Amino acid sequence: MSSLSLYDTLTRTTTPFSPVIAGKASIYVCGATVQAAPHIGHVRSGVNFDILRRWLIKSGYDVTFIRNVTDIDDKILHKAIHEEMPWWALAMKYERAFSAAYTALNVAPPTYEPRATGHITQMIELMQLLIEKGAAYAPGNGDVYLDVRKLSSYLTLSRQKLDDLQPAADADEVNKKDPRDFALWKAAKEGDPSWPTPWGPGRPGWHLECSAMAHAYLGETFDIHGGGLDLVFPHHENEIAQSESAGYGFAKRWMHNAWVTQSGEKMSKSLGNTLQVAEILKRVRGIELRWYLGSAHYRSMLEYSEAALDESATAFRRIEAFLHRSVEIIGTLPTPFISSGFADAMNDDLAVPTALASISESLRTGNTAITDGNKALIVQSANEIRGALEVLGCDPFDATFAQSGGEDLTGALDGVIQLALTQRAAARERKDFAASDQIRDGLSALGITIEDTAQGPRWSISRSEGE
RNA sequence: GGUCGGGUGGCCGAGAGGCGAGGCUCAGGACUGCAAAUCCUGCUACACGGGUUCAAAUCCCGUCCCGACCUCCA
Repeated sequence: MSSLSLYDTLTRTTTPFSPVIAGKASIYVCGATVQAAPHIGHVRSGVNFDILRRWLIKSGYDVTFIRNVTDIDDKILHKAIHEEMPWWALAMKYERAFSAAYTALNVAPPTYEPRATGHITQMIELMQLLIEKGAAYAPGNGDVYLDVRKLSSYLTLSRQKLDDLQPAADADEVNKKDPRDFALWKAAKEGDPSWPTPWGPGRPGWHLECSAMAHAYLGETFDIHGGGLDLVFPHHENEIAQSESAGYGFAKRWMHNAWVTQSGEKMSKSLGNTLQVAEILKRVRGIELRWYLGSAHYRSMLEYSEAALDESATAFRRIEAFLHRSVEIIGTLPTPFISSGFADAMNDDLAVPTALASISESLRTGNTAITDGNKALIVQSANEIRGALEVLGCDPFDATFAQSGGEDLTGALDGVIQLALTQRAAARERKDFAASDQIRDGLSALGITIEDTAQGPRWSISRSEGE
């Protein structure tokens, strides 16, 4: 079997994955700033890195996966005033909305999910270290800044030159040594929450938390740091600046997922073109949305449209239908198996679209095997497909997606439908097709689809638009 | 101004010097009493202009267009 290679934003190349500690993989992914309900761009990131995590686990790695929650920042404070609730209540409200979205999409909970406000101590320790090393300074106004000119590796991730950067419009020329120095810590303002520090009360700057928490949970050096493409600058550059100035090895590899776009433009709150997960889930099921978001390569823009989403859901339902049919024929759930075609694709920087082609092959083989009554081949195809879907987080037999509480009802319903089907079979037997079609149409009107297969008629509950 | 991605068939979406990715839609066929499902066949594309090469969607030069980042962003 091939071995895993992954793209690295820092070197812009795809290289073999070799972890810091053999057999283990440590990952830190920047999670959400919980200041609004999640849109599908947010969860795309969640899905992409969940697929990475699942593939690493399937490949035998012991994975530690950290995804943080930024629960204190300017936007949260502003939003809290607007929504007339305490900032911490607002943060919790949206943190729960994100958790619900992740759950609906079968994004596994991180090994640890640290909140920024829970790690103020680690942030203060990191700032002290940075000041001791001469990398940061506290000008006395309560702020703490990082001295970016001291660090030669600054901006290597985004490949920019310090002097080419446009200085921030609101740069503090009085206290900062250089307008491009960024705040590790912000002095308390009237009415804002604050925590005591040796430099006065204040609250963390955005970047500090990730350096502090990555260090707290993963140590000085870890394997992969991930996040959305828009975090490359400034967030990840600043994380590198903080962590390397502290003497940490920090992330060995950087991975960034691309956008979900609409009309070619990035989905973002400021553009007002966001599609909330909760809204999309009224149109398709969570497993279908996940299939859609996961089906494009993680480094490619995904141009959202309802048509594309529907198309994707249609394709997924075909695969799902085959698995259900195979279970009806074989009598047991498929045993997940990873085909070499699927593995080769995934090992090539998670080439999911190519991996999907291998699923299509198995699907065709499997459907043909059903027609031919070749049980061994049905089993093999179903096993391969389930193995692939499991890695993609779209296994219809996964407990997350299983229909709950329907067992008894389905059994009863099956009895009733079988009665009707017996009548229909009798009508067909005597060539009374008007009567048999009446039964089929009647069931169809109730949302029950009848298909006459080689193994006899089968029924399923049909899904209609907007269900 | 600086940095970085893109432009592929009706649509979505891979690939990155030679071997028609795949899916969806549509059309035709097989199967079926008819459907549905399934399978088969068809629709053969790489923004434009040059160049390199035996061979270019892929490499080089130029042009056009779209998008992202440059201190809120997944």
